[in-house]
Formats: sequence, C-alpha cells, structure tokens
Amino acid sequence: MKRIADSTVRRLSMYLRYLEDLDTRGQQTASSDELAHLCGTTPAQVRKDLSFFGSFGKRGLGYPVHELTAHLREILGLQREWKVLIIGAGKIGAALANYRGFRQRGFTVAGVYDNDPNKVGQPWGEAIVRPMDALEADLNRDDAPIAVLAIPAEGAQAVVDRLVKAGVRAILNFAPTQITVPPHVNLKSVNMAMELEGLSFALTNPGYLDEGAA
Amino acid sequence: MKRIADSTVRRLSMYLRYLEDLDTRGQQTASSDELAHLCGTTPAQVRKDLSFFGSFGKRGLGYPVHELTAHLREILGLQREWKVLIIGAGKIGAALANYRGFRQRGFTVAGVYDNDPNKVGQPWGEAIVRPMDALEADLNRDDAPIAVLAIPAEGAQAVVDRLVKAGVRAILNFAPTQITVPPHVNLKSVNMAMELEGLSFALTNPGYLDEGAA
DNA sequence: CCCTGCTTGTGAACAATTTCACAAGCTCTA
DNA sequence: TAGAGCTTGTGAAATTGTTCACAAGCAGGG
Ligand SMILES: NC(=O)c1ccc[n+]([C@@H]2O[C@H](COP(=O)([O-])OP(=O)(O)OC[C@H]3O[C@@H](n4cnc5c(N)ncnc54)[C@H](O)[C@@H]3O)[C@@H](O)[C@H]2O)c1
Ligand SMILES: NC(=O)c1ccc[n+]([C@@H]2O[C@H](COP(=O)([O-])OP(=O)(O)OC[C@H]3O[C@@H](n4cnc5c(N)ncnc54)[C@H](O)[C@@H]3O)[C@@H](O)[C@H]2O)c1
Repeated sequence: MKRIADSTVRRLSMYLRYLEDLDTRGQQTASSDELAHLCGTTPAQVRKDLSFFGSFGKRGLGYPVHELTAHLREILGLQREWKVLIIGAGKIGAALANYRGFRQRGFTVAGVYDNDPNKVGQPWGEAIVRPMDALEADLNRDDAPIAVLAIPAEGAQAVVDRLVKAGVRAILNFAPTQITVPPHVNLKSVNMAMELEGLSFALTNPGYLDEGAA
Repeated sequence: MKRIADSTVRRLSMYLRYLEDLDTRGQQTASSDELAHLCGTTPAQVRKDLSFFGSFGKRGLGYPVHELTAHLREILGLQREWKVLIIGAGKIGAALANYRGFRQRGFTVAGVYDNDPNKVGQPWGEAIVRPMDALEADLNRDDAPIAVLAIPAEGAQAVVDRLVKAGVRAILNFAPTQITVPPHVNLKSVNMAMELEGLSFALTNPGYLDEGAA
C-alpha cells in the first residue's frame, strides 16, 4: 500500500468541496481539467491524486460527479460522524464550536472542556463547559473522538499527554508550540502567527521569491 | 538570489519563537542540535535553513542566541510594525482581533470592516467596526496593510479583488474557498475543515500512512 | 603552540512530489 | 464497423526538498 502525501489528502478534500457544489447544481460529469481550474491546480495533478485510490473516470468523458463525491467521502472517512472534543472554552474554542462548516462535514462537537472554575458549568453555545477532571471518565475508548486543542501554549503538551493516555488518536492543535505525540497518534497544528510571518517575509523579501529579481 | 521554500520560512518562524525563549532565559548559544530538538526537526535542516541567509554560527560553539534572534527578525521582516486589517467582524474575526500572539510579533489591528449595517459603528474590542465603503479611502497605498479575510466563502473573491485594487499585497484567507490573486499579491489560506478531514483520513486509512501495514 | 573535541556550512546523494507525454479507451456519428 | 475527438491513467522525466557526510574552523586544555 503506497504512502499518500499530505498534500494529496488536502487536495482530495478540496476536490470534494467543489464536486459537492457541482453535484447540487446537477452537473453529471467533470473533467480533470475542470476540477483543476476550480481548485487551482493542474489536470495532471488531479488525475494522479485520484489514481492512487482507483480509477473513477471514463476516458473521453471525465469523472461522474455524484459517484466521485461518494468515493471521496469514503476515502476521507467522512461517511461516518466524527465526535470532536474542544479543549479550551476561550475565543478560538468558541469560534470553532459554532462553526457550521464542521457540522456540515460530519464533525459534531461532543464536549467542551476547560480548567477555569468560572467557566466550568456555564452554558456555551449548545453545550455546557465541563471540567478537565471529567475528561477520562467521559471518554469511550471504542469511539475516541478527535480533540481540538485551543488552550495557551504552556499547558498544551501536558494536556496532549493526558488526551493520548485517555485514548485520543487525533489532535488538531492551535497552540503555537511544538507538540510531540507517540507514532500511533495523528497530530496537525494550525499556527496562524506563522502564516502571518510568512506574509511578512514575502513582502520584505520579494527577491527570494520572484526568482532573480534584483 | 535563491528561491526560498515555504517550508523553510515556516521553520524560520519556529526557530525564532524558541530562540526568543532561550534569549529571555539568558542562554548565550544554541547548537543546531538543540534547536532541532526544540522545533521537532533535524540539525541538518536547521543548518541548511539558516545557511540560505548567511553564516551566523561559530563552529565548535553553536549559534549566538541573541544575535540570531535579531537576524531572524530581520529576515522575516519583523523589525517593523505591520498593520493588519480584519475583514469580517464575526466569530473568527473576533478571536483574531484580540489575539495577543499577533501583537507580540508586531502585527497591530488597524481596522475591522463589515458590511452588516447592524455591526458597523459598533465598538468591537478596542476598535469600532467600519463599513466596507470606507475601505478604499482608509487605505494608504504607501503603507498598505496585510488583510485578514474572515467572511463567508461566497463573497470572498469579490472582496479580495477589491482589496487588491486598493493596494493590499498580502492576504490571509480563512474562507474555505479557492481564491485567485495576481502574481504580485501574496495569499495564504488557512482551511480548518481541511485539517480535520486530514485527521479523518489518517484515522480511516492507517494503511496508507504506515508504509506496508496490511 | 598544538592537539582534542565539538559544531558549523555545504556540495552531493537521496527522497518525495509534480509535471510531462502518450497509449488506451470511451462516445458519438455516419 | 470505422474514424474522429476527447479524456483518463500512468510510467518516466523533471523538479523540489531533505538528509548525509565531511572538510573547515573555533575554543579550551595541556
Ligand atoms: N485567538 C486567536 O485568534 C488565536 C489564533 C491563533 C492561535 N491561538 C491560540 O489558541 C489558543 C487559545 O487561544 P484563545 O485566544 O482562545 O485563548 P483564551 O484565553 O481566550 O482561551 C483559552 C482557554 O483555555 C483555558 N485553559 C487554559 N489552560 C487550560 C488547561 N490546562 N486545560 C484546560 N483549559 C485550559 C482557559 O481557561 C481559557 O478558557 C492559544 O494557544 C492561542 O495562542 C489563538
Ligand atoms: N468560526 C470558525 O471557527 C471558522 C473556522 C474556519 C473557517 N471559518 C471561516 O471564516 C469565515 C468567517 O467565519 P465566522 O464564523 O467568523 O462567520 P460569521 O458569520 O460569524 O462572521 C462573518 C462576518 O462577515 C460579515 N460579512 C459577510 N459578507 C461580507 C462582505 N462581503 N464584506 C464584509 N463583511 C462581510 C458578516 O456580516 C459577519 O459579521 C467563513 O468563511 C468561515 O467559513 C470559520
């Protein structure tokens, strides 16, 4: 079984988004060329990405939109519902918990946790903030959720260790710090300051990007 | 002038974060090995990344922490203040506007814009929400800010076109849609749904990741 | 002053990813 | 049934990014 690049998975996710659009508009087929234009990539890339998982298209015609949508959902594991735990009932946590885009894709917020006694027990969106102490007891190992970490950097690694010990095998981290997890746990980090700094770099050093500008 | 990979810039940003830590703790020097461990990369990677910009270390000793910190700030363009415009006074916009991490790095929110008449004019953190109409007049082309796009996907491309026309040359986009900009404009997108779907994929297809699992 | 022990800086090897290019195959038309 | 016109699927080539390995060079001790 071939290793799939991270970049490929991200693109699959994007193909799915646009295929869903086309599907609701009733379009029957889409060529790799059309998908590429929608997603800002190249036709060859689209075909190569899909070819890792099977051969879904018809030569001369393109890909059947509705069918490919279903295939991609399955590949990405989106036929099922995923439970999501939000750790940290702060500003970022609040934005995420109410984010419609997640629910649309089958991610449902199963709980919100915080260690601030003033927040615990308070209503928060449709949920009630739970104490960190309750974490282990709340978790069902057979259906371990995805954890979203939205707490300050200082406590992050300790909380991650605790989540991992409790059976969580996927974590989306927003704290701007390096987190380590055992190999069987999947970790993704979103670091917004880093993105802004990337823009700062690009604005400051146009020469390093536009090959050969003086 | 050599093209610098995106991944390199992201790592520079991370090196800077940890060097600042070491600096405040008074540590004089740091080896590529130490930095690598802090940042979750390899010593060779650290040295190669830095070598693109000069030779900052002393053989046998390592890198002078304070000095390298300054160099990295300069490379990343962080000696100066960057003005940031937030477009969309919603939940994500609110989280970002109050995010301490940005101000710490020299990014200051210069304005918040929205097209909802009920939000325009309302106080919002330390700012007051301004109408989209005011955008062009507010912008000073000689000191164009970085724009953060926190509005729904539907209107995103139109607003981007308008920002670009008004002189904005760097945009951080949170709307989950493909945006196109002319080549002289820098665009980064953060797509959280895509990250979650990446986790879903990893949980669903362990075989595609752990080389050769049956 | 020279030797020992480290650590950098970097070309070259390697690995991963993207792009190319084209044979194979489908549909439609006559 | 044959031919035209597209578009897929995929090895091979090209490009991009990471890791290796080692000469060069500094500090500190004898
Ligand atoms: N606000 C943003 O726009 C933004 C952007 C990028 C990254 N981040 C990062 O996201 C994280 C959260 O940011 P925020 O703005 O929501 O902060 P916040 O202060 O609004 O919220 C943090 C919450 O986490 C809780 N908390 C702290 N330590 C905890 C622990 N050990 N266990 C459980 N709960 C704990 C606090 O009680 C608080 O409710 C930070 O790491 C921040 O750097 C925030
Ligand atoms: N909330 C989240 O956690 C989250 C996570 C990831 C991505 N996003 C994305 O970020 C964007 C904003 O999300 P949100 O949750 O803050 O939404 P929101 O509805 O809370 O806020 C959106 C704001 O944008 C304003 N707006 C809409 N169209 C506009 C236009 N053309 N010009 C100016 N202002 C306009 C609205 O009046 C509203 O105030 C969306 O694209 C969403 O998909 C949100």
